[in-house]
Amino acid sequence: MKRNRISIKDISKALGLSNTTISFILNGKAEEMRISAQVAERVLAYVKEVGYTPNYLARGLVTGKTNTIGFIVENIGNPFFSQIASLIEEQAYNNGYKIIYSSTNGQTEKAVELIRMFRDRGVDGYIICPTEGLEDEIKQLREENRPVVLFDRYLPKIDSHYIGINNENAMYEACRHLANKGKKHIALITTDSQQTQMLSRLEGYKKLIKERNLNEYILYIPYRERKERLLSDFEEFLKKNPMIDSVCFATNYLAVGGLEVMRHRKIKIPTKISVLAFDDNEALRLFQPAITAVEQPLEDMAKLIIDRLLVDLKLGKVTDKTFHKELSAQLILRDSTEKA
Amino acid sequence: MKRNRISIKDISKALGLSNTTISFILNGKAEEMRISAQVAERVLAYVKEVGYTPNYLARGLVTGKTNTIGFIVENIGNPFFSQIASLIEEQAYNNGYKIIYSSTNGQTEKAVELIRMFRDRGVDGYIICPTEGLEDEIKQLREENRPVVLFDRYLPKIDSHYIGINNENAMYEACRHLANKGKKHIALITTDSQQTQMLSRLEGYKKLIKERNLNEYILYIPYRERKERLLSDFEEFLKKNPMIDSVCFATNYLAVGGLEVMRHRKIKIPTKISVLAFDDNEALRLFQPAITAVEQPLEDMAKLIIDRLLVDLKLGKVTDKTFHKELSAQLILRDSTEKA
DNA sequence: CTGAAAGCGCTTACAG
DNA sequence: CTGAAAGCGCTTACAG
Repeated sequence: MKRNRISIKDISKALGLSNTTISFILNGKAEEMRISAQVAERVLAYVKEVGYTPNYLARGLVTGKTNTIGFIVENIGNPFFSQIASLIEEQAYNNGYKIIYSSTNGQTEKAVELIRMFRDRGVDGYIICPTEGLEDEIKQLREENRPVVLFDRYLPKIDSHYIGINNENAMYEACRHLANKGKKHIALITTDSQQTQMLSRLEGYKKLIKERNLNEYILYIPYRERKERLLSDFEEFLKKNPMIDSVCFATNYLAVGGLEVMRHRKIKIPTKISVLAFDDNEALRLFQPAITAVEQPLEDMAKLIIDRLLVDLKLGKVTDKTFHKELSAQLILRDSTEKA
Repeated sequence: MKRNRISIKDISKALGLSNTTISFILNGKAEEMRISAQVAERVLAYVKEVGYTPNYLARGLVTGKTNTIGFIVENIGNPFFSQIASLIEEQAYNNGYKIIYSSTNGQTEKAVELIRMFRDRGVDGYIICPTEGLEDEIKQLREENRPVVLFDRYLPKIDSHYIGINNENAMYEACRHLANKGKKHIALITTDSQQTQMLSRLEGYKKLIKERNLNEYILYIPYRERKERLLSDFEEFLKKNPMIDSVCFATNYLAVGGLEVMRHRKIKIPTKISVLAFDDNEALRLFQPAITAVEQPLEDMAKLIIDRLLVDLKLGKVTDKTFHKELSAQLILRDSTEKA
């Protein structure tokens, strides 16, 4: 890189002042340091004229702050993550922070690597959608006083700020809606992952089934091979359980794949089977019939995540009392569960 | 931030060596500097033992390199951008680079701000989906020898690397398909933006219409108010032009909104009107009938973008000969244009 | 009110 | 083969 950028030294030399003075003025400490308004104005005008902007690397090296937040998602190509990313980015931007993001694709090794990489680059805070097995790494971040907020799921074995939704209740309410519509054979399509949000959704389903004294129909798609297995496993599952009159998909990609199967098999929705999905998106809204969905309050989540992170960031350390917040999701009723 | 991290100085002190030696070994220059294998091994072992990792800010300050690429999209929440982001991230990662991303939301001022922000943070290269009016900023980057690759659209007034698809041809072929199916009144729904990719798609449409001696039916949705105007404008457009027998949507969000309108008005696809969309995605695949779509080769684009950027990055300067590559898109035939 | 100087954690000519 | 020293561009006690 060419060393052609203007530095503070260039300014101080040009104006016959010291670096200290320039730095104070640039950082808005002119008054505090009782620098004359004249001098401050002259400096500011010159800075503007030559288009000087500070080197963040140098500043970061001495202050230890970079105004950057590391954001670790499962996969930025997934609409749930890309939408919340968009909102978090906006919130961060409004507060003077930038986002560096990366995807784990569900791999713990990748997640560990990303956290270390972020640390080496001096990010100020971390927003993490954790993979299983990330406990030690997160604990260490907290011990080093680096602000962390988990989202979407948490790690039960360790203490940490967390923002998500009340998954158990959301799934319970969703299934209750089906039961109230007279459904007797409600199936749940989920994954075999032990992520907390998935386990809670499973609990919500089981709670309702038990409460109404219904039969359980659960299909666990292997998380690792979800692409390959979903279509065939689901098709077989439907064949084996012809009495099923309604299906809940526990997360967005399961719903998309499942609907493809149902369309292919020409299963009438909701006449033959009612359908309900966790996580809303365009594809579900546009589907015919439109699919009833549990909508997460993405905007509120994004805001809470950033707000929470900012508290610790301002404080300069990790608050010992962890913040564990579960927002309510909303069930959006559409034709896939209504016209039965 | 606590100064509790281990530095090179700590290592050199502990091992009784100089910072220089440590640095050389760490940077794989041990052989080149003819440092004894013994010493190198001892250092590496110690580094591993104490878990030292270099401070990238400091390194960046002196080398001028940060191994970071700034990635500017229109909106990361848009599936087109989030998918290519996911692929670019992967490619970058494989080459030792990290991505910092941000969205412009189509605002030039925001784009300018982002570029400056990236520069201040010392990103090594830029991948930009440019807004209109960004010419000066891009030109300046190139003059400062900062590698830039534009994608999705380019800026005709300036020279720059660019990777996209052959939009004119893709739209021409798409419309030709409709005409070959016997459609006589083909409509194009597009925006009024002057972005090159949109203009080219328009050209492709016009070319086919002219060639076949058909009537033009073009609806321009104001880019700024696309959310509010799309539904009502499109509905009115359909009413005013009842002879329309097929519709091309020039980009993904137009298709999603337009399909909502058509479903609401209970227009039979493809019996009454055939439908075709630019940019493929889940919602279109799942729609009933499945929507014929122009699919961009996202993976190839991502690879070409990174490869191109790496060339300049390795070279350490901007190559004067600019690389302007347009890939071919593929028309994915589905029921929305087939069963007429 | 303002400046000289140290230091953040690295890399890299230069010297031996 | 290895080290002393300068320097990247900032911030910030400390001193006056």
